[in-house]
Amino acid sequence: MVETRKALKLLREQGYRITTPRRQVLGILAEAQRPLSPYEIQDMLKEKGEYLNHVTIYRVLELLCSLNLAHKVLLAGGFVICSLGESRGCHRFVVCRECGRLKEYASEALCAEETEMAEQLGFRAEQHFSEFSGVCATCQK
Amino acid sequence: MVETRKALKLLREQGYRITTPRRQVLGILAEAQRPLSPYEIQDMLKEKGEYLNHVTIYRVLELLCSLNLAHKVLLAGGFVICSLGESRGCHRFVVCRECGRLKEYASEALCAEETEMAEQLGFRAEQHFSEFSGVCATCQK
DNA sequence: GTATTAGTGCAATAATATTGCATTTGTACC
DNA sequence: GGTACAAATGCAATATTATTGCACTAATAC
Repeated sequence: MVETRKALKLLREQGYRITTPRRQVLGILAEAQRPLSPYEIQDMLKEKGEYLNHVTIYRVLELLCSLNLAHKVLLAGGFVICSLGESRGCHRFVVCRECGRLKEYASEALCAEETEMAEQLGFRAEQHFSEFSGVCATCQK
Repeated sequence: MVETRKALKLLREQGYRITTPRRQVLGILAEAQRPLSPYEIQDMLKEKGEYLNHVTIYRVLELLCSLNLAHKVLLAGGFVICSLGESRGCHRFVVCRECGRLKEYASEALCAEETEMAEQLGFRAEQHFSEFSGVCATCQK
């Protein structure tokens, strides 16, 4: 998972402003060990005595996803922060069915194979991701 | 993509009833060349002069997904019918960003690699899927 | 054909997402 | 540090998507 600082740096480099809401959302996502929905993010901020309109949260998440700094996880119905290394548009996750915790991993080999497959099917490849549902080590006990 | 008949057969084998709504939803999904949301399915049925309550559609889709006969595509926000061959819980799609059309493909190699990766991370593997966003041959022109 | 119960429809409600516009705030520049 | 400008946020309204409990219907086994 990426450091908030690095994400903010990337925002600036892309010409986006560093605003309080963006700091807050990144902060919450960075703390969480699991995918969070926009309203969950709002709730977690409330616990800290902070407030953000949900519309703002949606817009921040949209921006972060477009920059590959965050990703929406289908299996979990929430958003996670992504590691900068994979910011080229390739994200791979294993999600625990029980507790929702997830791990991101990378694989050049898988990425290359999938891209080749897409091209064979006539597609000009852009982004891809993979999700794996299972039960994590902790929950197996 | 799977034939409706085969899907119905599998339903029966699993002890589920063959009902009109299930036939209808499977029929619509089989016709469509792209992912459909529950309400889109409802609209397409209306065009045929048929009616299904959206709750029913949600429940049918939930069942189909649990049996790996359908899958929810994150990139497209809709459901597609899946080929029976991959009914073990491994689904791979390429989705066109422009027109929404998608292709399902299979790869034993990718499947094995991903499973191994999940196990290395301490997960007992269950289901997985991969989505690839790109631009299809038709839309590239 | 009839009984049983899975499955559906309905109504109400909850949760999630989007839009336009007024207001605020971050940044560049002085 | 102050100011101008545009980007970003908040608000209100609304749209879309999803869920629940319960009464009713219809698929299957016999």
